[in-house]
Amino acid sequence: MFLSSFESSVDFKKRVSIPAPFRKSLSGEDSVYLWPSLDKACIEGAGQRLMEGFEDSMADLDLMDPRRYALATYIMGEARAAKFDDGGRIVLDAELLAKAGITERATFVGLGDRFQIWEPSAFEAMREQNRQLALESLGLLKAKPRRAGQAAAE
Amino acid sequence: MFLSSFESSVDFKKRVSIPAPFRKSLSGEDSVYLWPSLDKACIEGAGQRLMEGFEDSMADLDLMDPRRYALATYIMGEARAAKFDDGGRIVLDAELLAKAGITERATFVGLGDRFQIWEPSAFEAMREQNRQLALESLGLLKAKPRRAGQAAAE
DNA sequence: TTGTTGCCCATGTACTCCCATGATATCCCC
DNA sequence: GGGGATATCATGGGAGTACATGGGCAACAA
Repeated sequence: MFLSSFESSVDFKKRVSIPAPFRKSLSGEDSVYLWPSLDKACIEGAGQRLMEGFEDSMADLDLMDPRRYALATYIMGEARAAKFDDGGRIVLDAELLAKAGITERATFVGLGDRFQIWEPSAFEAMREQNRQLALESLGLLKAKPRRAGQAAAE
Repeated sequence: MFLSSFESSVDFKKRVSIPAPFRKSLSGEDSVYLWPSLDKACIEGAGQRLMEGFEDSMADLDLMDPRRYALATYIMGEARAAKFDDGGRIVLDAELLAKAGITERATFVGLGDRFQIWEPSAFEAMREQNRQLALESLGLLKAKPRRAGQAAAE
């Protein structure tokens, strides 16, 4: 599970350190999948598991379904695997950097099953925009019943 | 279940002892999840169970639901797992401390499924503000029918 | 050549883990 | 009930290690 946020620097070789806790969430994988977000100005990333989940979801759609082709084009077609160097860094290619507007520094944001990479000030702006909505949505969390098999009290 | 309040000190390394009763409520877990409160000037904390409940609640929402993204950003993006040292302490990072205004001492407040960490005088102020509301709300407790299968006493 | 890409080593800092101490509470035996 | 031994707990400090980051060098492409 990808948790919390980290800021790190992008060097002149376009290398960036994937935060150590994120690398640990990838449990042993030596690379990470990256793709430009479809609806936001950021890069998204995840491990093999989520990628395979996407693949399976697409397989459920009819071969001739144009939505399947659209998804395949924008997910599979845009995604790339980036391998870690021995310091836990990856290289972000120019296209990804440009789409997210990242130059010198990058903010990594954990979202549970995936993470995002933002230009730091763009991230702050997006976050401020979402603050009110998050507050209003808190009730959705509390409404969740306890999962089956668990006792009612500690 | 997290019950009652405790005050402890924050040392120069930003370490703080999690009250022993709270650690016992975490039954064996070697770390605790912390995040800044969305609507109050304090830190909130809980065990793995609540965090997984959040995850499940979010998974129930549509992938494209903006509320899902807002929650993920503010819960997953802000939460961090803090590991206990062998004395039962954790390190509070500078950002959490700043948001709660905590410097030298911290008040832990049990809230059942989670707990909060306050700057002691801020906690007292909040408490005083809520005193009247709590008084007025006492009737809600008495109006509640006893749950089936529970003994009459305790 | 010039620029790019992958792989390696170097370094300082910050953090994690470990041990030590004193205070308080608990228990048991007398 | 008194007194001492033991356990639990909060807190202080130190040393090793993991981490982020910078730079070098060779292989390869343009």
